[in-house]
Amino acid sequence: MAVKIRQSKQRDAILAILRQSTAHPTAEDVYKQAREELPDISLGTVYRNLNFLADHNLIRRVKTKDNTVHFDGNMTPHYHFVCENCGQIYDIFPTTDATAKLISEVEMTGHKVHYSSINFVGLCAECANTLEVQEHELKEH
Amino acid sequence: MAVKIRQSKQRDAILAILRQSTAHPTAEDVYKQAREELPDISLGTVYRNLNFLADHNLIRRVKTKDNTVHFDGNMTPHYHFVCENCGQIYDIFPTTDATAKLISEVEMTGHKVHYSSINFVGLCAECANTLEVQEHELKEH
DNA sequence: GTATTTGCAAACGTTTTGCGGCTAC
DNA sequence: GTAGCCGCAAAACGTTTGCAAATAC
Repeated sequence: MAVKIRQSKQRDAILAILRQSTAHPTAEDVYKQAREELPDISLGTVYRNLNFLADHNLIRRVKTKDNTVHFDGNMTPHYHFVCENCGQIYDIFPTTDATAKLISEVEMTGHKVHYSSINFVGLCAECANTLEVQEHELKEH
Repeated sequence: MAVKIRQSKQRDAILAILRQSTAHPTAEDVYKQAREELPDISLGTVYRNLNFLADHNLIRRVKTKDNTVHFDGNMTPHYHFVCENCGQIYDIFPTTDATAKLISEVEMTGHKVHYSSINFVGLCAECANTLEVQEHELKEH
């Protein structure tokens, strides 16, 4: 028998937080924000709902170098760029069909791709600028 | 002053295990295998060396849906395909320049890409076959 | 000789879980 | 009324760390 899915203000609030944010919060971040609206919500509930939503493809899990999971409420296809210096996660939206080509490459092997997780790590535009300036200042001495 | 890197039989053994394997073991897996050769090796040492090797770009970290880190001793560029059914991690070796295109797409935004981590999730060829057979058997009743 | 690495065990932070009560439907 | 969800607290999990002894060079 199929499991019935029921609505709850906690789950609605968590989904709304993720839909409104582009910051890729962790479970703890979501918990803090949810408590502003629902002061009695528990961390366990936040975890349960984040897992529930991710398993039902309503949000995405994003893993970074540090060993914690971040969440993303934006379900349009995109990649993530993680800055090695500041740790920020940027959304990158495809402008070509490069991903489709990649997937057809993978499916040549007989595997069936359900979804892809494409991450880039490096130095973000902002940090690259800052570090350049610092290097320049060092050379002056 | 640069930190001197010293050899140890533990580190050599761990690197050898990863070089010889295509199974993308976890730290625990490496620990079990290393103990066959070095019964007194400790889990802490395994973690320390896996992190050391990954930070020195001698092995790769691979993140999957489950909350543990897997390691990969194959440093030639490739993607990973994770089967949702059996959990196995497959290596996929590029046959086109799709990745380069993807990276140039990302770098259009001003970010500098140091490396990429491209993962696909779905049903592997073997599991797809097995499940098809099972569905067929169900229909017969 | 000394700086790095080790084994051990305790500690850490994140995530999951068992429970009894609450709530949506 | 009942299955699903909640808050709470304890437990489990993977991983890191402090220490004194061992080791590489």
